[in-house]
Amino acid sequence: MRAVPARAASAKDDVTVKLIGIFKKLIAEGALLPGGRLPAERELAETFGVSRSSLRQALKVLEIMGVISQRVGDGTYLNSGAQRILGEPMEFLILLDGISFHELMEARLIVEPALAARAADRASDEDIADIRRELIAMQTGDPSRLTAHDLLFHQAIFRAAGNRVCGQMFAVVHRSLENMIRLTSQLVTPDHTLNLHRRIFEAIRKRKPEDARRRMEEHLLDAKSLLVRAMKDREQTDRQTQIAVLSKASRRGLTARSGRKRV
Amino acid sequence: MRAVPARAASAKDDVTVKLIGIFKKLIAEGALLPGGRLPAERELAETFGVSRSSLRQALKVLEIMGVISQRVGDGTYLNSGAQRILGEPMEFLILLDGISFHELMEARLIVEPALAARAADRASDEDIADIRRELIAMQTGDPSRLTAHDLLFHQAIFRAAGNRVCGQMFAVVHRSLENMIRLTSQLVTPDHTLNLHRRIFEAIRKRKPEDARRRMEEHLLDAKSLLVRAMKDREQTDRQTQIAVLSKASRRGLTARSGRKRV
DNA sequence: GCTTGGAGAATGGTATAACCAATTCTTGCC
DNA sequence: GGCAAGAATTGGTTATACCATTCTCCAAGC
Repeated sequence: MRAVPARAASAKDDVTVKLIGIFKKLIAEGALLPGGRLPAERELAETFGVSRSSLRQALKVLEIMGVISQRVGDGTYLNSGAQRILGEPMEFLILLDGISFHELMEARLIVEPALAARAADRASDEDIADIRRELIAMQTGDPSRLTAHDLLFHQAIFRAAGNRVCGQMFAVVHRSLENMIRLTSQLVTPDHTLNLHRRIFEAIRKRKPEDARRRMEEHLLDAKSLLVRAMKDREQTDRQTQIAVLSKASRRGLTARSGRKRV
Repeated sequence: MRAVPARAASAKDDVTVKLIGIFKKLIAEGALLPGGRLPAERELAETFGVSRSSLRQALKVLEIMGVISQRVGDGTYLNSGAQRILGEPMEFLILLDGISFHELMEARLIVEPALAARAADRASDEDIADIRRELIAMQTGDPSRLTAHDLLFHQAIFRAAGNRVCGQMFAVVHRSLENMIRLTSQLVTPDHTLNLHRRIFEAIRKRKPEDARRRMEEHLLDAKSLLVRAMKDREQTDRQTQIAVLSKASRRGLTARSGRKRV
């Protein structure tokens, strides 16, 4: 056996990781400003002393996360806001941890009442106008966009609560639940949901935090039970097996029971 | 002018995005099981009809997000749990949106009292034992690991609240705040924090949700004001400018005021 | 002077080939 | 049976070439 290298191999030397770290530092230091344009890939690669392929791996990670945007023939730009930065990761989190819609609704039940109370405490007049706007849109707008406005109503409350961290997080949770929530709208009249929303809104408008918390809790508990009923109705979900080309590979090596497992 | 291609160019045709979508489907369908081993890169590339470089871009994204792990000479494996899946994205979110420690503490203030109340409602005996363990570790353990156990105490409460979504999210928030929280421990005696923790624990143990909520709020408000004091004390943070090689590039083209801006 | 083409440059997207280092598997010797 | 050397496999990295899109810029035409 050859002599074991002395250096600890625990810390990964991955070039991609290093590059991402560099970009992180650049952003933190303000060398890279939102909306700003990065040098060309070929130039960046030379600057960092890596190949273009390696650099592209790092850039791709940043693009998928929503940190940058790349356009052919144009260039690479640092995104101003982090709109959908938690989107992809959250979807994989749901997949990998096998998180059910039930648990997602639970998360809403934990957080959103608290956010509603917060909103009642410190919503500006403008915030309240925003919330009212979504309420009215649900009432008079296109019925097909009812679920969309439902969620926008909730997100307006998040903004009123004045915390972008929570806002970002639950915008993602909402998106993951959107399709399921749409199912529930067939079980009740639009007025049903609307009334519950109105009660939340009134509590916020009247600056009654504890009321807002209770109303929100009430609304989400109702939505949750509706969701359970809706899911029971359709029992089996439609399994898509579009990628036929992969069935072979999956039988061979894609499952857990393949050889060469880690000891 | 040449004839404009008829196909809408709005939907991105990015191969990497497609590949990630494929992997997502494979995981969703169960063709890929946690802990399972994926085929070799060269084989996957051939299966999907893409180059190895393109495939590697997709795999790298998944690896950074924590979905898979790659080991040289061994292979690529699907991770069982999504431990740190929101870590990187959250850090970029904080950077890009310019989220301050203040806002992070606000987020904790919104969510953690609600989680504490939840924990008081439904913690198992085992959960309570876990929380107690962290409390004792703070009391008798290594003083240098006091902050670590402080945060572990909070995360034990998250687990007791029984929601992995919230748990994942705020484990990340905690990590982002860890260094700053450590600063505050110099301003008070260990007993100070310990007592506040004990009161939260007792409320949970005695199954008093509203008490737990209040105690947690009390603790976080205290921590927040300590944090403000600590920050005032050191005023200027040490700016690290490690990547000297980049200062040139940043002066040239990395800032927002470069040419070729989007119209 | 202003608009309008069009050529050429720049840029991101992809594919191919080659080599390296780490790990695992296989083989054959003792 | 155990073990060590070599072969095969696998991810990590680099280099190069080509494509399609977009932008820049200058000259021709009005």
